[in-house]
Amino acid sequence: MTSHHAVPTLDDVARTAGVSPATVSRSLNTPALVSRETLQRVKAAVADLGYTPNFGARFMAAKRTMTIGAIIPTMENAIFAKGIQAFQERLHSLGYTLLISSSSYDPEIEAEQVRALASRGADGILLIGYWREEKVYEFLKQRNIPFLLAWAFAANNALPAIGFDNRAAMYQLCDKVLAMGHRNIAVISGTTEGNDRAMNRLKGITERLKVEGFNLDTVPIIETPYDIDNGANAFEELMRGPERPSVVMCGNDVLGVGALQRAQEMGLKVPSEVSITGFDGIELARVVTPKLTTVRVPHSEMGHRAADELVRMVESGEVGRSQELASEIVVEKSIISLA
Amino acid sequence: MTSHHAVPTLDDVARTAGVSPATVSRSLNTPALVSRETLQRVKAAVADLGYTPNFGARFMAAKRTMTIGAIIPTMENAIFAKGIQAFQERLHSLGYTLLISSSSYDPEIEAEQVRALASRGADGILLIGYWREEKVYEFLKQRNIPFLLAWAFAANNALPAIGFDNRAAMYQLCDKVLAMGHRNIAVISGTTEGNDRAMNRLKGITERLKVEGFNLDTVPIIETPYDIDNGANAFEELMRGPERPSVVMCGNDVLGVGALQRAQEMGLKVPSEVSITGFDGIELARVVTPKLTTVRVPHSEMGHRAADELVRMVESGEVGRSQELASEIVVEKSIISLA
DNA sequence: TTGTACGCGTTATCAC
DNA sequence: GTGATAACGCGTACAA
Repeated sequence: MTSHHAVPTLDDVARTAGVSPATVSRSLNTPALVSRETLQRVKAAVADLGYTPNFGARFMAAKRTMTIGAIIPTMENAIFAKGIQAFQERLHSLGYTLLISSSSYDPEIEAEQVRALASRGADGILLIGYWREEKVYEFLKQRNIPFLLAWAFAANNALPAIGFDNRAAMYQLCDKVLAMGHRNIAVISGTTEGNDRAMNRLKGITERLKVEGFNLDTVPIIETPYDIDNGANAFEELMRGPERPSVVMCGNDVLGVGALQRAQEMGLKVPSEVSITGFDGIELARVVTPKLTTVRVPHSEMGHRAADELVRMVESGEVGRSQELASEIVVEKSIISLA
Repeated sequence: MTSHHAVPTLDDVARTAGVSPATVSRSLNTPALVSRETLQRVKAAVADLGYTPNFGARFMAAKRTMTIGAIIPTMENAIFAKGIQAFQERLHSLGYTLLISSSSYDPEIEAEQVRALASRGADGILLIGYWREEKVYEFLKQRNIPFLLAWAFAANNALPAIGFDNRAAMYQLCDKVLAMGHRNIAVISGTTEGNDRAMNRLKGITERLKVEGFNLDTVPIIETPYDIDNGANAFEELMRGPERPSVVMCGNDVLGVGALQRAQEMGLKVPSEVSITGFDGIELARVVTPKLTTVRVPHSEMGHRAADELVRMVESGEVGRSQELASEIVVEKSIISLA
């Protein structure tokens, strides 16, 4: 006995309010153009019937949905959580609804989801980082859908982005590590394929080491997906290598925390026997013992600014303006000075 | 010079493929009814034009979107991350797109987002826990939108839910704590207002203590939103109280980790001077030192099952079947036995 | 197996 | 300030 309470439409509202559909539409979208009295009647009818606009129809007629889409690589670790939460909150206060999906770091899925969001009428889309197949960008441009990149910033790239310079930040951290006297450096990087953030962080290290005169072939580097256990396993592998590093630099805090954990399991003292660094400055890095030396990224700030800018692009039709945010080296007890 | 490459429509595809729009539609939705040869031509045209179906139009014509919505209280901490990731992955393999939004634990925002998802044609909706205004449930039922609750399970509630019994799980953990000889117990609970999970976890403790003959008025209980710093502050407040607890039971791992952190900052040894417990079994609980004693919840399992069940509801039109999942007490070094 | 024609719910243009 | 009416792009009877 499925009672099919029909979904109330704008026409139903018009009927019960005793006005035309057009007036209902105006009451909802441009209330200023409607008399106070009719507005009241319409509102009452809307509440009475529990009417909700059909966005499919609205999208077809008006080409706007007040919806912003975001595609993030993963929800599984907290890397993007804080920034996206801030993004969402700001969008909400601007009257937009955020719809999120996650791609599991799979470019195919990401491309699919871009089309899914476009099909559903997203007024604008937030993407993470620069690297993706050119066809995705072409699609977005052809569809005239404003998009903004976040979590990365490259001065030489024209695409609108709000983020930080992953390479430069890691370069500075490496600088610090060298200044503290470390010369035996190993690296656990996130998977660089298809991930410009991971690639640039790795580059930050290798470029700095090259400047220092290192032979990069002798620097142990392990690449592995961002995951605590992967960080742990990579760390163990590095420590079993021919020459023990004095410091293990990790591509992010998740890997760093994994390394730290395995160090403790192996009975290695951090930092006296081995130092460990991370990247991102998420909570995880603060709650472990010792706290992880890392690069703190202004996640909330980035989320807020991205929301403001993307909405500006959507509403003005103007091209996006990139913004570079500063990151900050945070030295904690997970590293020791050998100098 | 905004070049308005028009968005290709089904009619365009039909034209370039030299067939009727109906045939294109069939090629996309029921390819079995189309000859191999025309199918080829249509596919070529689709690829050629970069055609993407307009979901607004599809929704209007067919009342289905292959979209599932989920509303979670927050993305900011990792409580829901693993489960939602699993939910998303399973949905993807079932051919559905997941759209997520977060309510910041605000019932008004949640209600708004339910309507937003409904307006956008979500075929089904996942919600967290039982408690929300009745009007939300009425809306969902009136609209005939299948919905499923997760992260909670109550045998006496008819609403379809896939989750675990928060009260019973915490009751058991409290059991364990008592068995280990603790009699001086303090509690840091999440905000219980509007949150049945938090309320039931707290209940699990108080009910068990009552059975043990405790006078509940003498049990220190602090309620605070889930946040590491809140956990830390509440812990400090409890330890400055008249009678120092031998154990602080926390409403989730986030609070527990905060408590642990503050304990270390205060120079209190865990567990020799004070024991701490959490709830959820997220990564956070595993990476701190000592590891947090907690209740491990089968997040991924829950996500997978929720996806399967919700899709079943959507596709069959049948009523949802609830499933209770088992949780597991995990005793780690953050608690000491006084017995 | 394929094509024709209608309707889905909304906004926008044009009258009034 | 308000009311007709024509799109918008698609799925699906129905007809061929």
